[in-house]
Amino acid sequence: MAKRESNVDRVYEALRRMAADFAFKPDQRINESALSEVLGASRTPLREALNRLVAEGFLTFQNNRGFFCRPLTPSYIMDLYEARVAVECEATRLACTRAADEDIAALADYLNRMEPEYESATDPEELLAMDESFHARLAQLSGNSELQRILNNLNGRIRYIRLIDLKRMRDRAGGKAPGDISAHRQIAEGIAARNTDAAVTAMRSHIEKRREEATEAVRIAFSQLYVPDE
Amino acid sequence: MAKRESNVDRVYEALRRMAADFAFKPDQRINESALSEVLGASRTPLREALNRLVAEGFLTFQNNRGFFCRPLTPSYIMDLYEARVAVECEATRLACTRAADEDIAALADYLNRMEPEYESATDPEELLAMDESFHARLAQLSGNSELQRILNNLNGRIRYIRLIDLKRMRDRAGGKAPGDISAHRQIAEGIAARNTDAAVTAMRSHIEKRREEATEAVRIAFSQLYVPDE
DNA sequence: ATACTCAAAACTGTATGCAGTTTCGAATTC
DNA sequence: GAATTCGAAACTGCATACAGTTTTGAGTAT
Repeated sequence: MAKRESNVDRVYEALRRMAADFAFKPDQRINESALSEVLGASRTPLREALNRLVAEGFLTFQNNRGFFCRPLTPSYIMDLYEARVAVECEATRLACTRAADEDIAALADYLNRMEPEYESATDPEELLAMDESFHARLAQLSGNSELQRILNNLNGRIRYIRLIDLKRMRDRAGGKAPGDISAHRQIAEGIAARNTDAAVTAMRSHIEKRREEATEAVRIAFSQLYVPDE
Repeated sequence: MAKRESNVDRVYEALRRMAADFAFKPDQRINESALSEVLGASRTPLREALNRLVAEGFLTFQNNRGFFCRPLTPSYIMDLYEARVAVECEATRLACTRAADEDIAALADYLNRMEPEYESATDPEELLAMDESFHARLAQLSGNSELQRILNNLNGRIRYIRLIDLKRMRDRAGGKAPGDISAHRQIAEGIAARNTDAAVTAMRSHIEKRREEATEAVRIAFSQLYVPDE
C-alpha cells in the first residue's frame, strides 16, 4: 500500500494552522528541534515545510538564526486588506464580464441556502468559514486561478485578526455575532445584473469597512497574544 | 569570519533564475541528485530552495515523484497578466491618494533620466529591466509592501514571455525594440495630477495591451522551448 | 510488432550526525 | 549594581545514509 500523504504535507498543514492562529507569538523565534518533536517528524521535513511558509509570508527567516513568526502590526494588516481589495475587486470585475449565468445563479443559491445558518450562527469560527467561503466562490467565478491563489494566501494571514474582530463584535452585541450577509447579497446581485461598477463598488466598500474594524482588532489581538492563558 | 550568505540562498537565487528563464522545460521533472551536483550543494539545501519555489508558483510538486517545472499555457499567462492588472491598478490608486509629492516627482525624474537610454536600448533584457523597474517603483509609491511582494512574484513568472515578446517586436521592427515610454509617462502624469481615474485607466490599458501581445508570445515560447539548440 | 511482467536501477522521503554559529549565563571588572 | 568577557550549551546548516517508491527495460507471451 502506497503512502498517500507525505510527512512534509502533514507537517506543513499543521504549521500553517499554527501560524494562522498565532500559536507562535509575533517575532518569536521557532525552535526546530522542539517543534520537530512535537510534530513527530525530523528536522529535515520540518524545515522544508517552514521554507514553504516563509515563501507564503507566514514566517520570516534569518540566516543562522532560523525561522520566526511574522510580526503583527497595524500597517501589516492594513497592507493585507488593501491587497484583498485589489484582488477581489478585479475578481468581481472579471466575474461580471465572463462568469456563466448558471455559476452566478449557483452563487446566489449558495447565499440563500446559507442565510438561515448565517443569521443563527453564534460561533465566530463558523461565521468566518462561511464568509471566506463566499469570497472564495466569488473568486472562482473570475475563472482566474492566480487571483484565487493570492486571495487564499491573504485570507490565511488575515484570518486571526478577523476572528478577533468577530469575537469582539459578538461580545459587544451580547453573544450574537452579526452576520452581515446583506453586503454579500448586494455584490452577488451586482454580478447577476452584470453591473460591473455596482458590484465592484459594493465589494470595495465591503472590504474597506472590514479593514477599518481590523485596526482596532489588531490592538486587541496584541493584548490577547501576550496573555497566553485562555 | 562569519559566512554571510547561506547555501540555501545561493541555490535559491540560481534556481529562481533558471525557473524564470525556463531552463527547465514546462512540466519537466527535476532530478534532485543531478541538480545538486550542478549547483554544488547537497540535496538538503536544494530541496529547501525547491520548496520555496513551489510556494511561489515557479514549480509544482507531486508526492513521491518530486518537483516539476510549471506548465506554460496561454491561460496561465493570461491569469498572471490579469493578476497584474489587479495589483498594479490598486497600487496606482493608492499612489494617487497617498504618495508624497516628492516621491511622485522622483518617479517623473526617473522617467526623464531613463528616456534616452530607453529609446536607444536595443537589448530586450535591458528594456525589460527598465520596464520592470518603473512598475516596481510605482508599486513602491503605494506604500503597500504586500502589493510590491505580489507584483515581484508575478513579474518573475511572466518575465520569460515578455522577453520573447520583446524579441519578436525587435525582429519585426528590424533590430530595434520599441521603447514604449509614453504609456509610462501617461500613468506618471495621472498620478502627479492626483487624477486617480486617469492614472488607473492608463495603467489598465497599458497592461492589457501587453497581455494581448503575450498570447502570441506563448505560442512562440513553446516553439523556442522545444528547440533546445540556441 | 504489441502488450505485459517483474526485478533491477534510479529516484525521492526522511532520520541522523557533525561542523559552524549564535545565545546564554557565570565569572570578572569597573 | 552595571557592563564586559568568555567558555559552555544550544541551535542552525548541511552532508550523508538508507528505507520506501517509482521508473525503466529486458524478457516473455500473445
